[in-house]
Amino acid sequence: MTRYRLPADDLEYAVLARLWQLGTASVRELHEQVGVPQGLVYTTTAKVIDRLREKGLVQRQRKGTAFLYRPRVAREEIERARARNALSRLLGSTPRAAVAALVEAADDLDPTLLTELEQAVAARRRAKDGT
Amino acid sequence: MTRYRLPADDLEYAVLARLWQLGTASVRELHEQVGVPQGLVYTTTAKVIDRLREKGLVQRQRKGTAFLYRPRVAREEIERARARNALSRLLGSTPRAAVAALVEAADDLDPTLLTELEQAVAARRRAKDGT
DNA sequence: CCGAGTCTACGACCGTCGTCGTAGCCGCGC
DNA sequence: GCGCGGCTACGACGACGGTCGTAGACTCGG
Repeated sequence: MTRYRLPADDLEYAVLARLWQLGTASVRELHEQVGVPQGLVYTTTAKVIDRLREKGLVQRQRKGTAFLYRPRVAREEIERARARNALSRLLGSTPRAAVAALVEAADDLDPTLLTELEQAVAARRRAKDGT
Repeated sequence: MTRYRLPADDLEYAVLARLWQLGTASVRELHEQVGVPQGLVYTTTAKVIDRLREKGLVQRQRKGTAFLYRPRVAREEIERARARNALSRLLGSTPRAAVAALVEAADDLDPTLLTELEQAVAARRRAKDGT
């Protein structure tokens, strides 16, 4: 029953995602990799990271004058929660239609996703059988 | 190139969804069906509907002292846009993982969704072949 | 013609997030 | 020893969305 709040969908999540990738990083690094490409200022990135900390999603540790940050929650866990959230929103009143729209969107975004989807479903099935 | 902004994910969308269902409705009706169950006050629902109007998602027509509202955009269109949005957010850096999380969430939310998904994918495939 | 009730219009508040600016702190190099 | 540059802390702002309150306008029964 870990206590944290999900990251906001855009910037916060992008930063967190990068941190998962890096494992450990300073504000500077994250800024260079995430903030700069988006034309953001250093303090913006710093603020975002700080909010991530307020939400209990990252922890930090002094390293000289600066801090080194690292994720406090597993990526899979957040990913799951996000997926669940997004999905339950989409589903709403008409699950079938929503699923169709989702598949269509997936195909639209990247046709190979259809296959990914199939495989993921199949994998999930197997996992359940095995259980 | 229709011009409108997507509805916010929660209340606004719920109201819009109801309106799609009803076809035409007054603020009162929508309030009774959507607002009241959530413990909202009449004016809250009214405000939401008004914002929907500002966003170009519904139109209205005088009916005595009140207004009758009706959707201005097809449900499918918004649904598609929403699905696309949600999906591209989820996908982010690691599509495979995201897809897996999505499938897992779906199964978790409602096991029959797995089948729905498969069928939707298959249907999509057929649609593409046909094209 | 008046009062009660119903609608709408409009503005207000608060929390969240993206976005900065500024100020203070601290160590390194000259 | 002092100033420059990097880092953090903190606060501010605007947009958005959920949530109301209030006030004005109009309708209808008596």
